[in-house]
Amino acid sequence: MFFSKTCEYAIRAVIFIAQKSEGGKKVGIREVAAGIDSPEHFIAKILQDLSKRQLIQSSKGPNGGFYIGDASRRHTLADIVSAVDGDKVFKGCGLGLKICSETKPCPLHNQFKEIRKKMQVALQSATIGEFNESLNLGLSYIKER
Amino acid sequence: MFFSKTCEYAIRAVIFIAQKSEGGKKVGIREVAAGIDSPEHFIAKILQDLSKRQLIQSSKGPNGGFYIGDASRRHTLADIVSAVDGDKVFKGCGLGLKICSETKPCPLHNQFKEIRKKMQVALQSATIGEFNESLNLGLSYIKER
DNA sequence: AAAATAAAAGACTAAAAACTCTTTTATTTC
DNA sequence: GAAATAAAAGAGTTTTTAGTCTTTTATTTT
Repeated sequence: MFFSKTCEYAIRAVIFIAQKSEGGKKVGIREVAAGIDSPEHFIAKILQDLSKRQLIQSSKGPNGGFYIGDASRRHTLADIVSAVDGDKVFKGCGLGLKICSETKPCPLHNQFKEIRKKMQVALQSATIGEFNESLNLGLSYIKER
Repeated sequence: MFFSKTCEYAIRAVIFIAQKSEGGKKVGIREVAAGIDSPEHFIAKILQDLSKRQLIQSSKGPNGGFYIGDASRRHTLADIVSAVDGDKVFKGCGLGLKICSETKPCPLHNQFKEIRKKMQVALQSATIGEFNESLNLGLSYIKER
């Protein structure tokens, strides 16, 4: 709707991993998939990509898994979204016009400008690390049940 | 991004037809496709559907075509979007969670609530008819070139 | 009534997104 | 150094969305 399915899973996974790996622990792919209700092999692909892009970390072998180091913890969700879906949610025209600008705006240009701005603020205002706090306090959830 | 391609074309087409059919005239499918830069056969399908749903009108035969009557002119873009994409853009969770509510919110719930609200206001605040005025005044555009 | 016009309907194909399965590579533990 | 573990890589399949082509039906004009 706002994001691709891939991106939704990515966001949920990153928040999940950040929370689970707070004390330096690592999380296996199976645990991530179960923890965010996503298809296992699909989220594996997504995490591989995020790992390549240094947005999360991983290590192979026994006791290996995914984790998020201190540096990556300072990233925002906007970084994740940009990496997965590109910047269309921050920039693209709401009506899909290639040319849509201040000087040649679509009929919804001004309204969408505000919506995109709000989106950007929402995704940039808090770091990955900060999201954990609300999860830890039981103020928000990333799993259905 | 926010809407499906089908929905983007639908919105553009409805605005276009509303403008072109202001004086009781009708617009052929070819003119619509050219006017909003969309594939001809594809927009034909979309308009068929909108016509069935009474969001636009059509008539066959010579001098036939699509038009928007006075009653339909009072619809808003929200009606078009709901008809084509359903209400996910107004209701669904930003992270794709099936269960996401005030009592069990996702980490972005409150921010997205505002964004969806803004979206709804943007699409509901002006009727199809009202959009024409800004087009007629050259204040907005629905075509690239 | 025949010819012309234009949308409706139906049956497709193409491309993208979502998802799965198998094999390989790196790392650790015994 | 062999066995076990876990991610990386690669090569698929399935489903959905986007887009095309052909035939039919309704209406109008001559």
